[in-house]
This record gives sequence, C-alpha cells and structure tokens, in this order.
Amino acid sequence: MTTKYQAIKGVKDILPGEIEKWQFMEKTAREVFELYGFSEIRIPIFEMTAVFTRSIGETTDIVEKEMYTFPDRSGDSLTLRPEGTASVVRAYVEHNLYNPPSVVKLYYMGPMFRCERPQAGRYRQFYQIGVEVFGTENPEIDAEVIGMLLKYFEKLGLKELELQINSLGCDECRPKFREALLEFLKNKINLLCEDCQKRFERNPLRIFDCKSVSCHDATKEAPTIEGYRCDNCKSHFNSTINFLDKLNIPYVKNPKLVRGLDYYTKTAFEIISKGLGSQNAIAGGGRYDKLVEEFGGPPTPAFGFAIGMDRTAQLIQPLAFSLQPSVFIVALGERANQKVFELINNLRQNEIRVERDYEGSSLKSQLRKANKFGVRYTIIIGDNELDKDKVILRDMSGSRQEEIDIETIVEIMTKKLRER
RNA sequence: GUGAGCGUAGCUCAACUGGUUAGAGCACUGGACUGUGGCUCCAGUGGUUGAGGGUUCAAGUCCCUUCGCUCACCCCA
Repeated sequence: MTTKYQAIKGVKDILPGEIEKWQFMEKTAREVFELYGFSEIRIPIFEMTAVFTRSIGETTDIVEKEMYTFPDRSGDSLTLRPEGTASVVRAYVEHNLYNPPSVVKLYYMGPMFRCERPQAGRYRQFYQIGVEVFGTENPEIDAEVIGMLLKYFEKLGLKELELQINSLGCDECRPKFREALLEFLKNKINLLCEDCQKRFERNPLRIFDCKSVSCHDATKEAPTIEGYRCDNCKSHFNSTINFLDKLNIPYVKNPKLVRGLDYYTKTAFEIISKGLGSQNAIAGGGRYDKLVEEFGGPPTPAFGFAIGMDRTAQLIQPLAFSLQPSVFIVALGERANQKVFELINNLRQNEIRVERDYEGSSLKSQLRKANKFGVRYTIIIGDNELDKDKVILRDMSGSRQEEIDIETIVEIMTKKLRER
C-alpha cells in the first residue's frame, strides 16, 4: 500500500485561483512602499537562535514555545524565523547600513514560522510583509508609515479597518508604570485567573489583554500607562496623534494595547478588521528605539510594522485575476496535429496566449474545452482545411466562422487581438 | 499545551430512533446533433463511508482506539 502524503499541520499550498490574490498583494506592496522611498531587503529564512531570543524576549510565548529550533551539523542552534524585524536589525548592523548616517527604509516579504496550534487566520508557516525605518525618532515617521500602511490596504480594497494605537513608554517610564501596576494588583492576585497569576510575575501588562471576566473586573480601576508616561513619551505620542489627524487618519486610543514582543517602546499599534475570526489583527507594529543598540549598533531609533498576508488575503474580494488564453486551437487527426504543433509555436512567438487539447478528442469535446477556457477565438484545422491550405477561424462570442489562408493566420490573429 | 465540533464520490452535501445493492447536485466522459461550444434532455465513469478494533441477526449510524481537519482558549500577523 502506498502512503498518501499530505502537507504537515499548519502549512498550506496556495493554488492557482488563489495565488493571484497573493501576487496582487505583493505587487501593490512594492508599488506603494517604493513610492514612499523604501527598498526591498531579502533576509534569510533562518538565523542563529540567539538573534531571536535576544530581540523578541526570553520570556515571550514566541521564544518559549513557538520557535522551530534545531541544531545544524556543527552543533550551532538555528531557528526558522518567527518574525522579520530581528533579522533586518541584524543585517542593518552587520552591514553598517547606519553609515553614512541617514534614515534607512526597508521592506521585506516572505514566510515566517511559529509552532502553534493552527486556527482561523493562523498557520505554522504564515506570510508577512514588513517594513522597517531606521535612524529617526521623529513622530512624523510614525504617522507617515502608518499612513502608508493604510494607503496600502485601501489599494487592496479593504474596508472597515480600525487603527488602534498606544504608547508603551520608554525604559524611563515603563518600569515606573509596571511598579504601580504590580502594587495595584498585589492584593487582588487571587481574583486573577491561573494564567494571569503567572503573568503577574513575568509580564503584568498582559493581564489587560485577558478575556476572563474576573481579570477584566480586577483591572477595571487599574492604573494605565497614560498616567505614567514621561514628558518625552507624552509629547512624542501627542505629536504622533497630531500628525495622524493631519493625514485625516481615524484611530482609537487603546491604553491597554500591549504587544507580544519585548522590544517595543513608545508607539505601538494594530490594524483590526471586522469579519475575520478571533485572530482579527491584520497588521501590527511600533517603535523599537533600543533594539539596534542591543545588536551592537550605534543608538538608532527605529519604527516598523508587519502585515499578516494570510489574514489580508481573506479580506480581498475575489476578483477576476486569472489570465485567460486568447486563442484555442483544435486539431483533427494526425496530419493536422503536426501542423498545429508548429502553428502554436508561431503564435506564441508573437506573444499570443494559446491553448490546445492534448488528448486528440472529438471536435465537440475540443470546442467545449475552448468554451471553458473562455477564449474569444478558436482556430480549427482538419483534413478538409489542410487540403485547401486553409484554417477555420471561429469567433466564439457570435458563432461566426470564416476560412482563412493558413499562411496569413498568425498575422490576422495578431491584428484581431490588437484591435480589442 | 487545553477544550469543543467534524471526517461519506474530484467538490458541496443527503441517508428518520441501527435495516436490504450508500444517494443527489456540480464537475467529468459519451450520446441526441458522422466535423461545430454555451441551453436542454438521456446515459455512463467515479466510494475500502479517514484507519483499526468492538457490540449486534444487521453499523455510514452505537462504543473504544488512532489519525486528520476545523473552530475556540493561550498568543500573535
């Protein structure tokens, strides 16, 4: 008995009919991002494990339980990238892209890997388009890049999106907030769910995210980051907001928005879509002003986001993307077949998309096939035509057909297709 | 890692509380129409009911095991 193979859990094939959406997403991204001065960077699919553990954070879920990590033959620990930012920062520092000093704008696209239980809008191999800007703390960049992202979604025809934005503070003010939060929750700890009791120790900010009713109630009166931002963070956030207003971008301030990667500072945001499953964030990002330094580069503020392509694809209306052939050629019999083989080649030399039947089916069957391909013209060649050095050219929309000299058919097809 | 739901033809789904040979639509092939598509009508191909075991006179249906898919929790894009 032969084994029937299937794709491993959480990965999928993107088939013709669906792939056109993906090509559309990629093409549009290049157009929009390049308009804003971004260049593509291709980063490897895997890295030394430490690249991710250091940047994403040792105690995050991604690092603790979701990475595909394995030793290579020399014993080094490698990891399939769970996100793109860490690699881009590594490349930025490795190639001294900060020299000469100026703002560097990069984008990337490709697969990411996280070993999670698959769910609607979540896969083990999933695809992201990401953007990173290095070298400025200016809040104009925060607003400009968010604006670019929304323009991109607009070009894809997405509607009913919501921008949620927050400022997480910096290493000046976030520790103070954390203190205050711990202080507040200290005597409510037994009201929290089991998971949140763990979070209390490790990542108390995440308790805000919890959906359990008791945790929600317990944090109702809790302090939020808003009251603890330092002057610098406060003014950065206000400026960002003001620039968003200038771009007429609507947003919802969400002081409870927390992101799952440790490197974020100041601005954090997500784009939420209605009508997805419970995994409703189609893009997320923010500022990470310390990460380049942690990778051994000079102090370099940075801002970026990542788009979830799988989720975005779900929202794109199915359009008639697919490329149809213009001409179908019917050959009847072996003699005709010989002739048709050459003719098809000639047509393709002239940039005409041609399809044919490879099975030697009946005329009726081949015409049915032509109809299914949706071609405008069908060329029919059988013994009768060969004897006269003619072909039949059939216009499929009106059922009209005429005999044409076989020598002139390529020229006539070229002309007819150009007219339309 | 936890919980719930679902696995029947290539696809979408039927089959009442267990009951004869597991059906229909779409798709595919052929015919009505000797070499002329779409519409219509007729016929045909296609199944180890995910797999394995058990209960029963009898299992697609009930029980157990296992694999897979889906959704949700967790978390994230």
